[in-house]
Parts: sequence; structure tokens; C-alpha cells
Amino acid sequence: MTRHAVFSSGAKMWRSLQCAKSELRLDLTLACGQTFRWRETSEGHWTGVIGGRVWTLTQTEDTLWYYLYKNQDAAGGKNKDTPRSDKEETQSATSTQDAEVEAEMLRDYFQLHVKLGDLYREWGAADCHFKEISDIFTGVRMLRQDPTECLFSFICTSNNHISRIQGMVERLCQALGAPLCQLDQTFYHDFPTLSTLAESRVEERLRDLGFGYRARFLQQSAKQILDTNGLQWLDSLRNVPYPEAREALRTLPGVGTKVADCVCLMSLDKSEAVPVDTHVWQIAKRDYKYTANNGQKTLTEKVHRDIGDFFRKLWGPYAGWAHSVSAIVHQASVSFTVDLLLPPTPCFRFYSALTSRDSRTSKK
DNA sequence: GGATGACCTGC
DNA sequence: CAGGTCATC
Repeated sequence: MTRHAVFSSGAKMWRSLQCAKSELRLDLTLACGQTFRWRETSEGHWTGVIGGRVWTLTQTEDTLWYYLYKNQDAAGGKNKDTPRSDKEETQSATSTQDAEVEAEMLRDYFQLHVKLGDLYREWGAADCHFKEISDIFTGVRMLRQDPTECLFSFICTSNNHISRIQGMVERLCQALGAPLCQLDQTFYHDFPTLSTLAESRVEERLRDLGFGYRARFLQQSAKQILDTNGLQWLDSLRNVPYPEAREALRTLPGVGTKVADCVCLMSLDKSEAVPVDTHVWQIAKRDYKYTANNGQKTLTEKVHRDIGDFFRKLWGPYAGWAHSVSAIVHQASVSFTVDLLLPPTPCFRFYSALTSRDSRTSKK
């Protein structure tokens, strides 16, 4: 049986690329709520799917190491769109070329061309609140996710909590995604395709899997994309301006302001998109003395826009990236293990300030 | 525009 | 109630 790869036990099978921890922290980046499928399979080792392949990643101070598993071949020609004859030969022949392609996939997924250190300096200079948390939470980086996976994962997030979302996305892939490989006792699947998600049986199937009312949103959004927009539509939104992409997404059932902004930011290259939820709104009022729309009781469309504009003005064109660093403190209070918060103390101040505020408001 | 309530499920 | 969306008033 194939095992999850561990770095110390087979280093020669691993490949690497240069990447400082200050530019990328795997643990924070993969567990901060922007993606729901990565798991820490052993200490410091993260296993997940990129581009239809299963990867295990780990890192040392200046290096990102990766192990790429071979997909189990679906015996009996189940894989209809990959004629195997010449593909396998070229694959085994040119391993250095493969390595460059693989490294490029990772650079793309982690957007390593964006210099996070420079951005942190700019955000810290413009915003003292950011400066206070940035020393502890370095290397929090926006992923460039597959738009389909991002969209349908985030449709699952409405009125929901992280632990349940993770289970739902897991079951979604297991039930409807193409099998990739098995490692230890775990089966890895690709994210379902649009055409699979659009099948009419899908709603009932997902209801049985505990998706609730979101089951219909998922199926109908997939169907609407295929029927009225076309297979390439989602990907093509990478090439249009942020406001246009945002409004386009909002025509889909189950996609409102928040989900549209998440998809724009996390998969459609809109680094200025700031997903605004009630928590971000509280932060804006408490930490940034945000006073516009003071009388509003609910998160209206105008409040969304104004708060987004507020942070874009504060943080600049990569405001969405900065937002995710700031939001991670909230994540820490909900789902992170305490050791991530350990060494420096300022973080504890922030952390306890936050949790005490939360308990106060929730008791009200 | 803005406010309200229903909507699935589970910890 | 949970990191929301939709229909309705």
C-alpha cells in the first residue's frame, strides 16, 4: 500500500523550490479557511490536491519541499479523455522537464511571484493594527485556487461553520469526484467537474450527504453555468475587472456578496476583493473606528461596498490579501491549535482581547 | 434601499 | 447560533 510521504524518510524522492518561510507559511495558509481540503497528514506535512494530482508539501526555513504521487490508473479505460499510449512514455522520459512543470504549478498555486514581505511592510506602514499582528502571522498568502472548486466550496459556507464545511467538501469530492489515489487508509479524489455537478440527481444525492438547502444551490449553479454561460465562463472571469466578475457570480443561485467576493479573491485574481462578513464589520468598527453607515443594523449591500472601499483605501490593491492576515486571528480563536499562537506575547493580547469581546457579545 | 424570517444540519 | 442567501414587505 502506498503511504503518505514523510520528508525525513525518503528525501531523494522529494523535489524542492526556493521559498522562505517569511514568504509562505504552509500551516497558516492552508488552514486559514480559504481552502477546505488540505490536511496535516504528519507533523508539518500537508497533503492535498492541486491540478488533479495529489501532493504532500513540507518546508524548511528557505525551501518548499514537495512530493507528487502517481495517480492510480483507472483500470478498464475509465479515463476516457486521456489516451494513454504516448502520454506515459513522455512522462517517464523527461523527469527534469517534469520537475520544472511541477515547480511552476506550485509557484502558480501559491502565487510566489507576489512578494509578500514587501506587501507586509507596506500594510504595516499604513496600518498600526496590522503591524501588531504581522510579526506573528507572517507568510499568510492568498492561494490561486481552481475557480470551480473555489466557487462550489464557498457556496457550502453560507450560514455554516468551518468544521462542518470541511466534512461537506470532503464528501462532495468523495461522492462525485474522480478517484486519484489511496494513501494509507485515505482515498483522494479530484474536485467534481461542472458537468457532474449539474446532473439532476445531484441535489438529492447531496441532500442525503447532509448538504441541506445548499444541495440545490450547488446543482443549479452548475447547471446555470453550463446552460447559459458555458464551460469556460468561470475561468474567463479571471480576465475581466473585479466589479464585473463579482456581479457575474452573483447571478448564480446561492451566491451573494460574500461568496462572490471570496471566489473573486481566492480564484479569480482579484486581489482587491475584500469579503465582508459580520466579523469583519465588527473589526472595522472596533479597531478602525469605522463610522460610516452608523445607523445600519444589518449588513446591507451598501455597507459591504463601503467597508470594502475602506480597506482598499487603507491597504491598497492587495487589500484582500491583507484582510486574510487580519481574519486569521479570528480563525485562531475558533479552530487553530494553541501552539500556533505560542512564542511572542503580543498575539496573546490580541487573542484574548478578541475572545473576551466575543463572549461578551454572544452573551448579550 | 433597508429590515425580517425562513432555510438544513450539527455541535 | 454558525464566516449567508433569498423572498417578501
